[in-house]
Amino acid sequence: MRRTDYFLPTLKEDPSEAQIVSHRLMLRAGMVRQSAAGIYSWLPLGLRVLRKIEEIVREEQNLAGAIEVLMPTLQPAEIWRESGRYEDYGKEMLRITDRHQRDLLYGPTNEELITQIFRDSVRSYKELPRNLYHIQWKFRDEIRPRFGVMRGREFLMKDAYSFDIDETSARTAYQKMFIAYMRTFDRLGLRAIPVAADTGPIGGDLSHEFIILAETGESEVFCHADLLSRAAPDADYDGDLATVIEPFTSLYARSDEMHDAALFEAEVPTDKQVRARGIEVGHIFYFGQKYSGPMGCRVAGADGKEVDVHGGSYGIGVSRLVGGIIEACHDEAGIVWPWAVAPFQIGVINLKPGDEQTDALSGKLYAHLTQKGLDVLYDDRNERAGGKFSDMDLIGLPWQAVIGPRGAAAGEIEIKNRKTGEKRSLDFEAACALLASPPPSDPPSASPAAQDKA
RNA sequence: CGGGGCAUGGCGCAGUCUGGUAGCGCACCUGGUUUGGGACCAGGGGGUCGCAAGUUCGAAUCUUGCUGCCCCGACCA
Repeated sequence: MRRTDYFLPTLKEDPSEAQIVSHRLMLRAGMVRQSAAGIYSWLPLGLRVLRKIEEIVREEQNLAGAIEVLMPTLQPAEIWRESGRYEDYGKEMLRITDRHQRDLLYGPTNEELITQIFRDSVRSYKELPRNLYHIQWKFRDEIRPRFGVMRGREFLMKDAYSFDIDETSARTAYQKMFIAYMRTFDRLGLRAIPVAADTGPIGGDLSHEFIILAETGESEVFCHADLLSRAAPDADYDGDLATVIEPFTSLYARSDEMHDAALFEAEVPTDKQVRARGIEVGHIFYFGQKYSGPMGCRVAGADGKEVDVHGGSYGIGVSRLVGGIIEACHDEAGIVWPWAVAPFQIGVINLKPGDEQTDALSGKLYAHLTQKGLDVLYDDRNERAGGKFSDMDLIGLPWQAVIGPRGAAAGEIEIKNRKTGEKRSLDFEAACALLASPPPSDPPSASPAAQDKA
């Protein structure tokens, strides 16, 4: 993409309404614009990141055997009355009345809808287990939206719903999602900590929140330090999943609401005790027959008797992750994107548009990298060098390729690693080879800055 | 919803107390000089001062009502 053809309205100054770093940077980098409190328009650069995250989430869901559907944003109130949540949900649910005075709502989640679909279509245990997911916009009318897209009212979320014949089978469905989540966050360049979460009236050990460490995180996390260095499991969903998950669930990890100080002291050696702030980016949950019962979602078992199916739901905050990643990956100058989600992997800066040699070399590099399938942003604007450098640092593309008159005359391209700041001058071939893969420093592990606060 | 704050050109702000020609920086447009980390000179465009009533000869400024946004708290992917 040539910068002169693109829509990328960057801001030199911080907008006054943005307090936390990810919100500031998203506004300054021209990723989003606020439409109303907690409601955002996604500009081209932000949309690219959102789509990349979405695609990684989708790939991992598919690998784990989940099947994609798409449910609407608006739902009839009727099914929520069936489950009993229409009255329970409170003011967070945005209620709408259509021209026929029918009660609708902008979906805050989709348990009812998917249960309705499933119960109307599936009669036999032979069609279980099944896991259906979608990636869709949701709305929760938060009392106080804040932190930009991290806590908006409208947000993009992946939510999956599993259907099983019994709890044993549901446990397997849960474990698959657990593994898929660890893999997803790993691919996004994040280190997520699975913390035990409150299972509510159902009880049991089948609820985890996935938290990434960040100084501005909303929740406090207490965990064993080894969880920060565990690599994500392989995508092998046929083996003994409990064994795969065990290394993640056996170590102490809880958020403030579930924290047990005495247990923490007893289970975790002092030098391994991590206390940090974090952002919840995913939540998986087994809820048993909570919706299938009241909503009559039953299938015939092998013995011919009907049973209420066992359900679980599994959410990932896709739009929240955009902010979350920035919280974990930035520096003084701006964003530092992990390769996998960078809106463009490479920024080419032509320092002197109009100069025959720099135009030729910049154009050649841009064409060559683009042809290789890389996402390249080519800054061909006739701006001052400083402005282009600052802009490129701000939007945080992993690699920068700088071409000026002196280098062009010598056939050299200056490559800068955004994360480390390291610069090297290379000839065309060497530059192309280097730019084709992630910088060696990528992907980052959990934010060291956040850990220091422990 | 309780407490606090803000609303003046695209962005950041001054002006409001003490009513009297709407201003500054950045951005934008034109011309020129510049050109490796946010240049300089000259000229220029753009604002019903959030909305509505009121007080007044006269309101960005005073009064009342409303709306929107931000921050702190209780709640959430």
